[in-house]
Amino acid sequence: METKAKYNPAEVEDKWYAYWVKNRCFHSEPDNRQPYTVVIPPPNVTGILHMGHVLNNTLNDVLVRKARMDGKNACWVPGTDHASIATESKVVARLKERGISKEDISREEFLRYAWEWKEEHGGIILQQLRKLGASCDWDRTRFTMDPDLSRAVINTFVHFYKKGWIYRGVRMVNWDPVGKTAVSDEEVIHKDTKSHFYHLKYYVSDGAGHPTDKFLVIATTRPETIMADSAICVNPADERHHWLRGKKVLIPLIGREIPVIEDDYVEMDFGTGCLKVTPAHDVHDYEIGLRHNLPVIDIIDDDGRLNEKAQILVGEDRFVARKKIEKMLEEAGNLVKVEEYTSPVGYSERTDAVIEPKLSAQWFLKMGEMAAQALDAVESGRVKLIPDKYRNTYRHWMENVRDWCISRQLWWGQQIPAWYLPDGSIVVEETAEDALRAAQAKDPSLTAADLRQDPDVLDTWFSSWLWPISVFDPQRPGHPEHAPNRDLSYYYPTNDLVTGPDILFFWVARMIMAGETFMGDVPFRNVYLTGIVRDKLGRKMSKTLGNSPDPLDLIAKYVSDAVRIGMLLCSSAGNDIFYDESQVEQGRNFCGKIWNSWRLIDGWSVDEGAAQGEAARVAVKWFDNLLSRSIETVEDCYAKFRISEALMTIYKLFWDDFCSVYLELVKPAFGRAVDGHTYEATVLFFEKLLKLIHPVMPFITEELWQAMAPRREGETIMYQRTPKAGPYDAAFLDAFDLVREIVAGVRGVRAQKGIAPKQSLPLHIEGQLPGELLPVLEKSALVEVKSGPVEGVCASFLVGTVKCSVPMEGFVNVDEERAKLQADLAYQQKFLATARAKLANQAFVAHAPEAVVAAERKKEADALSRIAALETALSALN
RNA sequence: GGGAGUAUAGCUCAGCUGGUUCAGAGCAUCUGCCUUACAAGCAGAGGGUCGGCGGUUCGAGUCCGUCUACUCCCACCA
Repeated sequence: METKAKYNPAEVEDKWYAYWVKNRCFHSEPDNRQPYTVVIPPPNVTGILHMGHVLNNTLNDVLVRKARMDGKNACWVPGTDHASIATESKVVARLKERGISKEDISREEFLRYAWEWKEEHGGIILQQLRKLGASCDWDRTRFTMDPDLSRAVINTFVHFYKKGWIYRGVRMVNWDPVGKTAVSDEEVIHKDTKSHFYHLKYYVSDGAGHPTDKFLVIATTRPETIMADSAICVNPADERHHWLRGKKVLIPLIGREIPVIEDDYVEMDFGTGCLKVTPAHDVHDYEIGLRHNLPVIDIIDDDGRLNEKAQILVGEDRFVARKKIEKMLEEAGNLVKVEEYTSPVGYSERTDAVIEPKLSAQWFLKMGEMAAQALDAVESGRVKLIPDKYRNTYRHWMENVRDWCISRQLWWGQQIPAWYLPDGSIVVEETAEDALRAAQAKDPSLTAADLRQDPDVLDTWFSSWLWPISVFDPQRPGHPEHAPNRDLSYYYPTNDLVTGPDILFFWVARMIMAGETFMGDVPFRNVYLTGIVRDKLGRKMSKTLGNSPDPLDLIAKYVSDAVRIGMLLCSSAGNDIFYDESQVEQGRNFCGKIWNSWRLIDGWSVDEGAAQGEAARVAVKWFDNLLSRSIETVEDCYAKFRISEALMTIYKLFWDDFCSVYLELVKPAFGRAVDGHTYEATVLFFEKLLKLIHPVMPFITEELWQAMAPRREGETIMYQRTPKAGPYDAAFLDAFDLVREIVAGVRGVRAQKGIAPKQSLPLHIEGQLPGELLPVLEKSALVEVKSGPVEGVCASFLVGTVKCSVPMEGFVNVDEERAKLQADLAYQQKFLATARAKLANQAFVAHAPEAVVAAERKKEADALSRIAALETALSALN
């Protein structure tokens, strides 16, 4: 069969992916082999593939394919995440386009729309992963809101509730006015934001609600919240404000009277030393309010607008209100000055809205015990973080973690299984029926209509933290008494997790908690944390910046294999990745090289009976040795998760050693046939190389492996074994490298002296070189090797301890040659002087290891002999 | 404000226990080649005070201190 001149990736990729799927090559069932398990970090169900996914899933796929070829039972579970807040806001936006507001429809109707949306867009990203070659076990595809996975989440909630770890509490939470839900502390991103620092006069009251001419000045960044003030607070040690003790002041514009109180929290030298206390809209103020029993006046609604309690600017958005009230305060004479001010402001991770601290009733999960366990898992090394610099960050977080706010005021997600009874008490059960039964145990007269389920849903991470367990056995979470099913006991714990460091706490830490709690074991052994993909300017790739290429465009333009290579080439673990299209180009070029090298081999005519030439025989021996050594290196790289280094090793082996050196050596002369021995060896090498690179380049390797020989239906390179490293002769490999250097040296001489590359030359060699390598040298350098020195004019160069000389009679003029030899001599003398100076240093000789001193002595001796040789050559010229 | 990380060739990065393949790789650049697998290629070449300063040592990309720059994490001085 003749390989086509051009590689046609589009055809090849679709063909082989369909073939793999059809033959269920990705599917895994428990058996008596050792499992290798990974679960995908589930992408948002409505998301689309971006470069971060490409990086992640390429690494994952390489590990999985490698394990599969190592003979392990490899299982990569794919799936998607319901991403409650992100998906819900997309659905809300879509409804809005149709003129429907979420408020106008029932929960059931809304969820119907949401599921519709999910059916339409869900899975797009999984289709895209196929383009990338991801070898996921699609039969196991899971969604965090699959009925049984949702059930697992509910059961988990009930489990923790009954254990006393889940409680309902009124807390200051991070309110997202766009998503209209509370978000956890981890979902708040603080960004330095330019704002203004308003200095406002508060007049002291005369006791009857009228202003006196005395006043104090407070500084605030949020003048729109003054209507919610409950007090003015000063530091008790601050003598400047002692005159205010026991006084009341009036809130500007609305004239409400509030007391002046004292609390150590207030910094005397910040602002004016007077703090307006607004318990409803600031975490610290809330705490001060608790200490001093201050009323909480909430003037901001869920959507970030001022409500009637504000009395003025009712219905205005908080930022509009800020602008308007500035003017009002100025007109009223309360505005002293406005300063430019930069302060950290919290933004919602999902919607980018400015977080509003808001007091509300939420559900919390106690973290203490689980955090301690999860910390220990990493500290003890049961879970290894790669790179381990993340251990510090991880420890710090685990030691300072606060209880987890797990309720979200959304509809898309698992609804909290808590039912309120008419008397205000709560029952928490796995189902409505159980809840009713529990309620009736308290009061037999109750009916289902008397129970009202908590409208909130659970944080998405409260379902994804179960992922490594629930994808295998959804019965298990929340029910530690259930024996794990066959899948779970076989596949758990998984081996490696590849994910970004940005979700180390959101997800990784919590999976460890869930694993320890429900399985008594960590969910994975190694966590490989990738970098964040950035563009050439160092900016994070993001949709909003528009600096992220569409991976599918890249795949279409180059090749899937090339995109994978481009990603891997620059991905050292833990460092950010500066993506550049030229790396993908490099990958594409490599595909072309591999393709063409097979075209060469495929095009040879073979003469089975012909004797193997000496050069070919040695070349085969050499590449066989080299292959073994390289495989050893590659295995070592994989073991250390140095994937890009493993790739580079194979890349150079394939391109430089196999193509540039080996094939050139064994290539038959034009019109001649290759002998059978060499041909077989070459084909075997090529196949081994394909297997080695297959985890990185699945498509082209399958195409060529199938083209190499007739294969049975269903056979695939995916299930071939990784080539094993045999013993190798390191000295022989070194000697061969020496020959390569000599070849380069001869080329240098040809170039320098203007001798045609095809003109055969005599080459005199002095020094040790294994005799079997001489034919290789003769063939590659096109020389005729002779031993011993040259009489007369010659061009010489030194490779290691081997001196090579090419007679130059008729090629060069003597003056030039003399000048060159003299320059060489000067250099060698300098070299000698350096070595001697070092040896003259008493301290060096006394302290340095024996071997080092010996090396220095050898340098000295070598230099001396070279100098002698150069002097001989010089005198021969004269 | 607290903590962590990074800094090596134009770019992306290796460099493990200080000395021996310690100054490396790939890409890019330059020069010469359309040589019958491959110009997406082949054969060569140039390029770095290992961020600055100081210290330890006989000897420092490598260890210590310090400064600078960038990145990340944590923290809402209103």
